[in-house]
Amino acid sequence: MAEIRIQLPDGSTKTFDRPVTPAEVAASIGSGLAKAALAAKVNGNIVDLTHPITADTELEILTSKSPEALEVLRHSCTHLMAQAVKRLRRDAMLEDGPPTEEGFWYDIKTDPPLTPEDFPAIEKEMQKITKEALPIERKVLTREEARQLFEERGEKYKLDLIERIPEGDTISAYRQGEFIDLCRGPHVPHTGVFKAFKLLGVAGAYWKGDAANEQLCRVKGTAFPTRQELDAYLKMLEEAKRRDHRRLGRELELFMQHEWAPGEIFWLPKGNLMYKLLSRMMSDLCRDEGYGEVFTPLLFKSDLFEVSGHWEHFREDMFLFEDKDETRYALKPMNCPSHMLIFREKKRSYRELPLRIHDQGVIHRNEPSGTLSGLTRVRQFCQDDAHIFLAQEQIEKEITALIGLVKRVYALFGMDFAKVFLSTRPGSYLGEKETWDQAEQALANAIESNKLQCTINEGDGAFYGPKIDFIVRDCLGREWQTATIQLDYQLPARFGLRFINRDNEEEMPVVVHRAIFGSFERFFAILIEHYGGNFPTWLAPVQARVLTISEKHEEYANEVHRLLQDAGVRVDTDFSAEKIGAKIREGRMKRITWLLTVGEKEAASRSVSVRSQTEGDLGSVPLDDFLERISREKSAAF
RNA sequence: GCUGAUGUAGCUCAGUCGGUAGAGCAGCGCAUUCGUAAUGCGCAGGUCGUCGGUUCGAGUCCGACCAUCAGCUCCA
Repeated sequence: MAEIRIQLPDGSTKTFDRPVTPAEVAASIGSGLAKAALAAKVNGNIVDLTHPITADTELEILTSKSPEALEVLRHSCTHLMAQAVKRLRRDAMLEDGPPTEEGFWYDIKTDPPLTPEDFPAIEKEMQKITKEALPIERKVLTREEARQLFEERGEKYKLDLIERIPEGDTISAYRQGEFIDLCRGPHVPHTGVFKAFKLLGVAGAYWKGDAANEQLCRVKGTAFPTRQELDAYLKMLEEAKRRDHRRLGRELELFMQHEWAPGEIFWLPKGNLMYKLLSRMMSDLCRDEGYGEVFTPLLFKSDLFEVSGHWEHFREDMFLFEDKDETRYALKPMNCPSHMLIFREKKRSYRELPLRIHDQGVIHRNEPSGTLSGLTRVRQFCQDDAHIFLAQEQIEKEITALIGLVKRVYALFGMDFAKVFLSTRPGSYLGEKETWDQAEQALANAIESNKLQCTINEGDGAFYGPKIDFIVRDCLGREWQTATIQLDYQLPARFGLRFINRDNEEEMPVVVHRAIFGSFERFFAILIEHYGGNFPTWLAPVQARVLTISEKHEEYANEVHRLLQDAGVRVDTDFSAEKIGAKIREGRMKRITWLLTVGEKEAASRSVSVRSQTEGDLGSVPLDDFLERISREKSAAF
């Protein structure tokens, strides 16, 4: 028999004179590794430790340190949970249970549905199974065997899954003790490897994701290699809850909502001030980048949307009205149709291109009631929306500059891009294949020249054009989809847009839809949670507060207040009869950026005792020095 | 929109078996004039989400509706 050569990640090679498994290879390297091993990577594929190796391969033993193993661990943990549920609920039928980025879930049919009150019992049973350290074994089945097995076990959802496995694919099942699950795998070697898991919630989920089907019980949980990592994750969840923009929005009096205006926001003075700052900042930025800002109607006759295609595709999501004479009107759900009319208003020359139109107009979308949530999903909002009209050959240069702009804006808020997606031509599309290819290449080049890591979502583009989506990561590591850049060949065609090119011929422009913040409302929510309410000085609604030790110091405190106000600082005072500790506490809880205590010492030395929301107590600082610092910081963004 | 849960003072929440509603914080008043996360005392504050039903009697039981929350579907 020929030798099997196994190449390891460190470049070394091991040879065996017989077929081996990754577990055996790990054991031959060291008992520590053998014990830590959870799965293996063979020629780039993640497999079980019992996967037979019969030919020369590259092999990497995966321990809990690798992200791939974490996914395997969580996938196995979902089985662990399912086994526990089946022990406790005899009627439980399993549907599907994959790992996710944060943990795992399993869709289970059981009556009555599981509730969080069931969690302690389930977790206890999971612990018990962990102690049993049941070996996890893979078995390859024929379709008929699989059918028979799950038929016997009464798993009707599994039978449906079996039918949906494409012809020719391997069908496998995993067994641990009495529990058997249809599964592709791979899995950890035995149930004793779980050290840290927790069930986090339960929710309804439609069978096969179709609202017409019955609902299953989706039990969500998470698992980590160590207790410490789980605790850190749970702590992050707690922190996220503390930073929830709905809670901070109320506590800091930024905005409110009312049941008589579901999905709409009342911006209170402090929140409105911040909203206007963001809006003005974006207006200024766009002006500097060559955009003209417009303000366009909110209410249109339905004719506009019949031309744009919204009437046909999105009428359900629009607010519609009928005038006395039965003319149909709709509140605009997007700004682009208005901008098409602006472009078409006069004869356009290639010399005007790229023609950039910026619009922060109010738009309305009649979102389903169950989807509304705080500032992140609303029915009335504004976007930092813009449309750029350009010639096909101008795409790359324009998009390159645009991506640079997006990067600059997010850097200002200390946010990085977690992911960038380029979505390409879908199955059914509008326009010519060659035009699409060119456009996609132009977008890819633009991403390349901005040195961004990008994932290609093949076929995920809109039917009207390819797009780039940006996912940012906030300081808690959570990801948000924000900026988007979309090419559109559809609207220019529908509106019959033309410009006169260099050869004095009519040519159709391409339209770029782009938003950097996305919606101001949603971006505001992200900012609140990113900063946890501790906004940078330039954005904070109240930048400073002057606190007195006693009423003896009010005169000097008033002078400090006036000087700050004259310097353009948003400042207020707390001259109440409370003790200084109480005033500090109040200021801290209201997230006032700078708390300035003045008493005997300060009045005598023309200084202020400075407490920064983010840096803590900085002690006494000469008044002029503080004025200089805050004057610098209050305009950092502009 | 669908499933489930929730809705009691400005906020966070208690309210048992159906018998006229309670705390802490916030607010207001008085006293205190104090050195970096809560000074003390007092007062006031309620259509128990809305509408209807059962009952001698409903915050409590039943129904419908509204809103919110967790998901699902959706997010042009």
